[in-house]
Amino acid sequence: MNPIDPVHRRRRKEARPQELLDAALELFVEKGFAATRAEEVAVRAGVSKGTLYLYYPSKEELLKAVIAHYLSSRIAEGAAQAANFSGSSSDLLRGILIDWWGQLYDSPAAGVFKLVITEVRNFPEIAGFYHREVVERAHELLGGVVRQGIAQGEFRAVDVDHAVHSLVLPLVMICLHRHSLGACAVDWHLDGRAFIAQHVHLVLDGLSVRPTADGAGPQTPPAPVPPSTLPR
Amino acid sequence: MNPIDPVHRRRRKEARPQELLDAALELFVEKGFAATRAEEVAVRAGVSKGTLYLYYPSKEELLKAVIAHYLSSRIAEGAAQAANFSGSSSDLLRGILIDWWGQLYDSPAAGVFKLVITEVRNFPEIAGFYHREVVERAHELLGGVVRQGIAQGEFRAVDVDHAVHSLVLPLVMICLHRHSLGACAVDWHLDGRAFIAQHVHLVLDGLSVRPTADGAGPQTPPAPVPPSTLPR
Amino acid sequence: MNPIDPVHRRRRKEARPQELLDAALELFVEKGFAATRAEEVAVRAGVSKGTLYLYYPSKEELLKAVIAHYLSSRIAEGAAQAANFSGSSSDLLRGILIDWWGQLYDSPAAGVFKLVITEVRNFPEIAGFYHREVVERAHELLGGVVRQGIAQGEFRAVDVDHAVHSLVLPLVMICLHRHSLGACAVDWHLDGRAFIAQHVHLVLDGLSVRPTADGAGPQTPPAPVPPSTLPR
Amino acid sequence: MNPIDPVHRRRRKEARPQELLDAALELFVEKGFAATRAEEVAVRAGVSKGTLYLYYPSKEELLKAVIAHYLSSRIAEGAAQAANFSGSSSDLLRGILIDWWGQLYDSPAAGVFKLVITEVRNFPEIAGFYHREVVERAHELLGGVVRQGIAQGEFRAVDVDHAVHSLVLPLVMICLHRHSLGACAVDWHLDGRAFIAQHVHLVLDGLSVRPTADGAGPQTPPAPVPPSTLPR
DNA sequence: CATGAATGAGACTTCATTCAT
DNA sequence: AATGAATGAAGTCTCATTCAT
Repeated sequence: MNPIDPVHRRRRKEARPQELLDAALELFVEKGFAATRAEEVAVRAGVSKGTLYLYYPSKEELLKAVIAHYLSSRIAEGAAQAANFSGSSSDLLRGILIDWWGQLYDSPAAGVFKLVITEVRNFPEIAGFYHREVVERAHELLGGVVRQGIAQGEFRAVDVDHAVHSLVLPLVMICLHRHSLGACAVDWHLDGRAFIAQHVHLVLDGLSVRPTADGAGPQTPPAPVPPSTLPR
Repeated sequence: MNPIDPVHRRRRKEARPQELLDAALELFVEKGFAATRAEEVAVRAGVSKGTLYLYYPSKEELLKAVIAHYLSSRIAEGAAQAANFSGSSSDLLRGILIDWWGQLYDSPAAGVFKLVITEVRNFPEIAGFYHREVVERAHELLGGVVRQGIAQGEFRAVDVDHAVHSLVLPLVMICLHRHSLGACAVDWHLDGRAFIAQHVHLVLDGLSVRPTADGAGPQTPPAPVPPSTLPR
Repeated sequence: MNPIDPVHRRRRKEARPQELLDAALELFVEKGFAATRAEEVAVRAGVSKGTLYLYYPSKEELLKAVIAHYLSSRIAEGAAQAANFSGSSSDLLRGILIDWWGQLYDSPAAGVFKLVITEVRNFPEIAGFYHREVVERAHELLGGVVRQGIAQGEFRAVDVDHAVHSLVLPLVMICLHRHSLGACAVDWHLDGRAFIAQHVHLVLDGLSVRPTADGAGPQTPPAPVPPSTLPR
Repeated sequence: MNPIDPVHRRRRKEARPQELLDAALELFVEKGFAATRAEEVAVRAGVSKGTLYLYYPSKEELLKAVIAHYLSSRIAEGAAQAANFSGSSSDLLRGILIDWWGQLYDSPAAGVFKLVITEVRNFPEIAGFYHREVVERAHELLGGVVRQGIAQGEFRAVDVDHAVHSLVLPLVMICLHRHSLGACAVDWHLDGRAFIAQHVHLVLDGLSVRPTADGAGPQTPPAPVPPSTLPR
């Protein structure tokens, strides 16, 4: 913190961009891009206003870097996880969505959804980037798994696009919630991970060829999700 | 526009607040609160900067008025519609969610969701207001119908809160989408009303005691929703 | 007060200019010219903003009218009082300064001094007007009396200008005080009339040929001034 | 002025607050607080609008800083001067009032009196500050000297508060005058220092036990004050 | 005459960005 | 590389003045 501590300065030099991105993400998600001052970002990253501009030429470029960075890194992780996975399509989807998305939900990167939703109309480049890098890639990844499941007789022959959206949209919503209303001191909160699990199970059950042989409907959450923790 | 147009001055007097709210809603949803200039709102409402401040004491108060106005009016309509309805719980929910929410989705008021998500952390009052006036009231209304459906043997004995969220969250998401990515010129669009219909049918099917006698699973979209129009 | 009361409107029509001047004086003295809004003046006078402009073409003209009105009327009264007076020069000065200035001190017109002091540099016309109408006329009036007193052997042959200033400046100061610090809630106050009396007696004593036969110096306050009420 | 003048930027860093205070004092005294634009102050201090706000958070805080600064520094000087003084009470008072007040009168700080008179009702804090820091301290200082003079048989047993006011009020008035009417191009001017000297001698003469043995009254100005330079 | 809705110039203040150190 | 003083464009809000009713 000491501004004239040479060790501090040197030691963190390579970490600066990441620290700035972290600080910017937090603040942009919390207050919005326009309402966040460049100096706030710098201070939260532990540097001075001028230093921010050594790394990013403008506040707007910082925003784009934030979005690009957090989306890309997460997408890459997801793809890697998917590539390494073996098992049924159900298991794969469960793995990807519950594990990977669960981690995403708990990580600061979840805020990027809010950022994109919020700023996409002010910065059209973001729309293209997000669509190309996230929407399409994620859709291809998940759509491929669903398609495979159908081909292998594991899932019913539903519309693949529908299925993907039914799986994914509520998960996005839950991320948004965490960083908007969910971050406010309202006496009501939503257990996101429980909801994710319950939701994915529900939809996968519905997709599967045999809506559970034991007669239980697809709505039965297969697991110990405490009901009262779910969103009201 | 003409400053010496007599008709303009007086005839619009009572309409001013509504015109300003409309203009403000559009712009706040499109660009965000902080990135919208007060004068833009005034100009879009067809008045001068000063006139805006005749009706709302500050930009922030205008924001709160926008949220309060559009939420309250929509909630009131929903409650009225629910009160006048007769039929099974399924029909009632379908009525409320497909008709009422469908209208909401197509109306500018749908943008309020984006506004709340976006601004709630900067204006804590909004959190309380939204939670009290919207979340709780809507939840009570829908929860009551679901509970009644269970009591009358129409629905399975699921967790009421879960059911309500499964019904509602994706609908909120679709409204958000319309005013963020959906408003951008990406080559890809989402037919919101079709999604609403399909989603509600899906969940209601899942809730119903007999998941359709003909053997089709609850996931079967009940109708001719053109697959390719759904979000990818 | 009722804006549609015809009696009220008619009855006060001729009184309007005076009411507006009264209101303007109060507010200009209290808050200063620049910090007083035209509408405040109108409201305090019981009329609407537009009406003010029916009587005075601008805020600045209103200021000049206020100063001209209150100064002129007071000067006229003073001159009249002086003209009607008979007695020694001492009695005449005592009469003018203690009676007339005492009344001035207690009247709202005393505020004009603050107004002139405050605004004279922003409105050079006021300087000329004040100097011509007030400084010169008052100086002539009082200087004449002093000169007469000297001619008649009542006063010592002092410098007339000095004498007039020694008499008058502290009285102006006391008027200023009443409308600035004296109007604030400080636990300390100054009995203006007592000070006026003591001050005039002191100076007249000093001016008179025989500084009191009993050997007491001219500084002896002539009597019933309660010491502790004087300014600290 | 030159934005790329390196000397300008750093060399003046510590001088900025003082330069801003000087500029603000001049302008506030000349035009009044409300009629002075923040940018005018900045420009007169040789900086830009934004720089003003680097040093003072608002125009109002700048006003308070101006008053506090000039009053405090003068009061401190006065107290120091008094402490170092030796001689009779008369000499001490003459020293303080003629020397110190004479300097004050000729310095920009004299304008603070106008500022306080003018703005005290709009900013109640100023009333308390001025009363506490100036009125009370000055009164204690001067009152102490007078009281000592009485105790040592130098002065007659007059009311101490009266005496102090008789000494001081006209001096304040003369400072006010210099920055209001006296600054206008009226063909008439007042030699303030001469007036101060004459006034102080007059009152001290009056206070002294022996009103001059030679029979001349205390009104005789002991010195060569040119009569025609006094205020008319 | 009186009203008060409307206007828009202008004031205060903020903040992204620059650049000498 | 890092700092932070300085800038000035731009945004929020005020208010003197106008004018249709």
